[in-house]
Amino acid sequence: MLTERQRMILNAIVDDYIRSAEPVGSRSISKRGGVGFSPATIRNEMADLEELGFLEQPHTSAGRVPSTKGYRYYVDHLVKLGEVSEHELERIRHFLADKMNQMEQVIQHAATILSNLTNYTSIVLGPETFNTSLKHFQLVPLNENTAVAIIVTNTGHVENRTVSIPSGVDMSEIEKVTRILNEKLVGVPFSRLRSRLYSEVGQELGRYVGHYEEFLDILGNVLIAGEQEHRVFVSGTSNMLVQPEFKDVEKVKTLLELFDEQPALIKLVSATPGIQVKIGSENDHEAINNCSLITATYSIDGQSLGTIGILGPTRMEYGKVISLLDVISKDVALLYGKWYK
Amino acid sequence: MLTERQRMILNAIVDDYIRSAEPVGSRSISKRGGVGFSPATIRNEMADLEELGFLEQPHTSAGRVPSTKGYRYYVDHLVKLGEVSEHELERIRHFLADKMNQMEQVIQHAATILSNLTNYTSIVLGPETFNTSLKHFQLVPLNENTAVAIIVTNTGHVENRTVSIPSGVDMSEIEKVTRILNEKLVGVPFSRLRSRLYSEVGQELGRYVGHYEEFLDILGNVLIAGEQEHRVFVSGTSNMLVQPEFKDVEKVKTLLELFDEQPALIKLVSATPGIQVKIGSENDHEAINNCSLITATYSIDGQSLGTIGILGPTRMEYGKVISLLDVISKDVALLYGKWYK
DNA sequence: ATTAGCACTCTACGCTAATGAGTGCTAACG
DNA sequence: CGTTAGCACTCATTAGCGTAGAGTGCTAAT
Repeated sequence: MLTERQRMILNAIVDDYIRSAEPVGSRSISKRGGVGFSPATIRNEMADLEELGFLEQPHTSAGRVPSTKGYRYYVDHLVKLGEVSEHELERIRHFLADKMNQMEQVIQHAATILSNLTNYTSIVLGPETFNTSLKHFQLVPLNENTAVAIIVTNTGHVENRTVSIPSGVDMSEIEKVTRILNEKLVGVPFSRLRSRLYSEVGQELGRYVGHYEEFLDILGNVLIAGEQEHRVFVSGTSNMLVQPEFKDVEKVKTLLELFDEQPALIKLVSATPGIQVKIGSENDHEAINNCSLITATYSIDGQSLGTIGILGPTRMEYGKVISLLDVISKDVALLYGKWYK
Repeated sequence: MLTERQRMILNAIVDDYIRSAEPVGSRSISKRGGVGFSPATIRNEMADLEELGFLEQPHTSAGRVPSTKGYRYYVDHLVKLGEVSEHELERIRHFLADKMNQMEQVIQHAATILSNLTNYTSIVLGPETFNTSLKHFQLVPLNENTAVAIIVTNTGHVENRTVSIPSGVDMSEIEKVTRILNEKLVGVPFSRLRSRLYSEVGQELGRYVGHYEEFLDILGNVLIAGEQEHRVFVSGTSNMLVQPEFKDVEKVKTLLELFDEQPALIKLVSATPGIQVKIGSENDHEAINNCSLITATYSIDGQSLGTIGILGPTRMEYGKVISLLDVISKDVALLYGKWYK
């Protein structure tokens, strides 16, 4: 579809624009090493590329800027993946290895290091409990009418809820409930937990415990909640602001509003397996229509756990970010794997 | 120190400036209802107030702006606490009551509602485990060499850590450890937990379990970690940006950098009992030298649990915010109290 | 003690002209 | 026929300049 020279020119324009954030003119392309053509020739090609939709002109007498389609072609066919330097690798490993004793910490640290290394904003989605199974259940009474319900998944994730105890239930009954639930439900995937609870556990519970219907409802809610819990972390928000495309406070504002809305964020970065690049208007959310979002899922045993994403201006260092994400998502998966196995 | 008229004028200027964000001139004060003086008289008083350090002039021919000292006087002597309207009260109660089954959720919701009601940014510090005691300890093995250690405090707060199990320790030993720790340590305040662990628990553990020294170290770390965990939530970041003082992206950036740094944030809002107002340069952190921070602690039984803070421009609606904070901190405390008791 | 009047100061805003980067087109070139 | 030099043209950006307006400080009158 594109001639070799057109590809070369498109590549040069995107590279240049990524560096400079300024519309690139024919002259600067021509002066590059390895380009044996005069500005006039480049201009002709640029006019063609614009007609094909790969480039855009902010106004008549400005240079060209890549369009979404242009970036897309660049990402799909032209981009050279960056090498992750020894130094960077070491920083990643060091940072991820340091006193990691809580699931959430890993993913938070990953977010931090990513935003530091790239100078973009990182959005990470904590481990999903979807597709995981129950490892342990515990009810800890705090006083006569309140208890903490704790759920541990087979991936080591812990969820907890405060629940009220139906009046008239005593300590020994709570212990019985705990025991029965562990006997009947450990190892059951969360997706099937609820039906199991009402079918098998229900009767059993009724045999030993009064008020068991109320109890059942409470437990049902707890388990469901455990299933759907998501944790999003955003890191390096301020990095966005050094980009010239955000010199306008209005743009910053819409972006921050997005960051404040967890559900929207979650939807944005929700898992599509592997590494995904969404460029500019390809993004669903209007606030990031001049941003690009690169996401990578991390998984163990082919079971996708969560997502790591980098948000930057469309004019983003795709090669570098993609290779970095690749490394980190694998490292995170490895780390989880170590615990889990 | 100030004459009645000076107080009245200072009050008027601060009120006006809070509304308009623009230097206020003598004329506009004079035209107010209830002020029976001409602009010239006001001007004379304003000159005096400036000399005394309560007002400042951005440039020679502009109106006056309150200085930090001016705001301080306003807050200490002049401000009228706002009434919290029925409608607002209802929103608060509604929002806080809605499906609150996790400690962190309450405080997060409180942050959200606060930033919504005030249009400023809220910073809240989750319940401290300081001063609380151990309610329950649990070790859940995930596989041969990993387990999740779970700590529940008497306030219903749950902490968890992944720990590695020394090799050669089997299931029954883990159960023993769990049992012993619960027997010996439940009810002990976190501050004394560590010494207790090494003194009493150590020997007991040695009697039943091999590798008990390794175990002891691991448990020690877990308990300490539980003691110091802090959770900060920032909500309504974007609200800051509507304020004209943040039309400059640079200022926004320093602010966001602060928000990204949890330790600095924690230090900033850390508990001083009651309601505190820190105005402009009174704040330690440079990034918020033209901001005011109002904090309130929430506590049960006189035991301070955490902090709720509102950050806004120095030109902040002090009266409204203070009364709102008062209401919410009490509501949150009430909510915690309900569970706890 | 208060106020009207007035000269003075400084910012904000709009206008114009100059600058310069970059284009598109045409005609010449190999 | 592809490539390139030359040139007129476009348009954003910037600096310079003058005016309008808001507000002050001072003085003299009430």
